[in-house]
Amino acid sequence: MRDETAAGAGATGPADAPGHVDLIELIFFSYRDFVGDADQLLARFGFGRAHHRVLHFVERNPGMRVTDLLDLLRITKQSLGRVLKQLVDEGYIVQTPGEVDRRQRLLTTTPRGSRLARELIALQSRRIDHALASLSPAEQPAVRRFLEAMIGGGEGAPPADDIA
Amino acid sequence: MRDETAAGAGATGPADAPGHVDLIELIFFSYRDFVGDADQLLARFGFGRAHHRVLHFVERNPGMRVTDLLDLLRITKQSLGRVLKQLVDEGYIVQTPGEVDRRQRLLTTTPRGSRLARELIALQSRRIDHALASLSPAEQPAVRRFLEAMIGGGEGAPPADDIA
DNA sequence: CCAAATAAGTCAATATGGCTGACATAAATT
DNA sequence: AATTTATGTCAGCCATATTGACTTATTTGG
Repeated sequence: MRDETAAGAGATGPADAPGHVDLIELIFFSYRDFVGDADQLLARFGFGRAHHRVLHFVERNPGMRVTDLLDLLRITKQSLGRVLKQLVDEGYIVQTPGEVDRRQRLLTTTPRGSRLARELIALQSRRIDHALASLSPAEQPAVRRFLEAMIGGGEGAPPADDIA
Repeated sequence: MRDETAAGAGATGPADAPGHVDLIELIFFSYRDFVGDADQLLARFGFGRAHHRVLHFVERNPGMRVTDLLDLLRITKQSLGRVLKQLVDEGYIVQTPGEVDRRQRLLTTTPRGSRLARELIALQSRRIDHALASLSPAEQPAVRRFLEAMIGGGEGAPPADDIA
């Protein structure tokens, strides 16, 4: 891989690293490349990361309510509105009134939307596959457990009303 | 932890997940919470993520050139200029002319800048510590190897001129 | 020595994706 | 009937990224 952490000419060299500086940087670079894959594909459709998130979670939770999507993404309805409208206008997502509660506009991907969502999943899965391949089968479950444990209330984050 | 992936009422339930959909979502949520820690601290100083990155890498590579920072962050100098100027104006970073090449403005953190940078590292390290604690000592190195393997040329990404 | 390349900075305009505040409408609930 | 909920929308602001053009120093190469 690239030596992303290298300094330029005059560098004294990285100061002695306390804590997990190395992992912090690896997380930064790996996330950048991870989302970069999707960014490139999305750009061909005139979409950005915001569209990606909406499309992804609607694909994963067919029939979900707008409110649920807002809670999941933790953005405002104004922010969601812009990208959701585009996805609906361009035929990637449909909104159908709730049968029981007709105020709701339940969200579902169209075949076109589902196809793009699945392409994005496949693209990012390839990178994950590649990375998992550098681990022994016994080590692979550790990645999932690490990521799960990275989620949730740090001291700063409020306990966060459960979503489900 | 929170059940972030849950859909709302009407959901049929997640469609059968091909690839690593679950890991894709875990990466999304874990990164969000990971950077969220820093965001909260930075907000108290009137800084954002862009400032964080600059401060961090200058702290890690004292005396680095502006060009090196641009290559590392992969942003334009216009984007860098704005946040760098703020960090310099507010006494977090100093620029000193290169002794050999006086066109250069070598970047170094001030004591104040270094302190903030180290606080951010400590904050994020705590979350990482917590997450690593859910793994056996034998499993922990797997995380680093996974992250390293996640970096670099996916099919889309150009080979990227080495930096060091 | 002079021309060209390099390091850095700046101005102006544009795009994306967040945000707040204020309202509007329809439908459900009390 | 009054209130609450689900959704949408208008208007404006902020942070961060972009491109393109241009300036100023300074170094380097012919």
